[in-house]
Amino acid sequence: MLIHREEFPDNTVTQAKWLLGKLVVRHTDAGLMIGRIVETEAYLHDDEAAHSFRGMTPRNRSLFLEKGHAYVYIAYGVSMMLNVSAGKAGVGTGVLLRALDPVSGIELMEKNRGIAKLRDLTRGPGRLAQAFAIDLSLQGLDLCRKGELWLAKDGHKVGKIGASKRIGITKNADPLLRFFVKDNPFVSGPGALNR
DNA sequence: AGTGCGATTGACT
DNA sequence: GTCAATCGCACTA
Repeated sequence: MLIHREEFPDNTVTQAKWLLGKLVVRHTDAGLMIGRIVETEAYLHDDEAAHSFRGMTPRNRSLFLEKGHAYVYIAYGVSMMLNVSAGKAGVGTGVLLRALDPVSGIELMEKNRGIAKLRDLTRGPGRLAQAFAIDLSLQGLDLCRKGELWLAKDGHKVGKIGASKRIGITKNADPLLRFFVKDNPFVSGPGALNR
């Protein structure tokens, strides 16, 4: 069921952990896809690694929206990244979704990715965005309303949560701001299996 | 107007 | 394990 905005934690780190186990629902003309979040990273408002660190720009403005909106950007000119904004309106902070456990619509994800290997469909931020047909047209979308893309919860129990340094960044790389569900095969990078 | 740099991925040794 | 492709965007002048 749909998640209301008041249910989102106010703190970005808390939200990054809280999003684990929640569902991403994507509705397109081609069909419905659902995935369970198993890996996230927190980007704080005073965080040198965050796109918002040097203030609002045309690219990062969605990060400054109230918690529960989509911030989409292109990494390395090729991969789409999906973030969930956090905190109050005007504060540039959010959570990057790094991996999903496919729940429904797997055939459509395979079509979008151009491959059929289940574990590679949504393991990694660029891959999950491609599988779910995430693009800049979803920029700033309210994820607390049913539409093309929204967030949902169910009765699922989340397993043990691990933490690590964030992946692929050089600035402010030390804090443990990456969170993942332990022993889930769809987690990218360190911690995917017993470690 | 020009430059440098990534919150990655996929191909290859 | 290593490494290059690739391009939008922020920054400098």
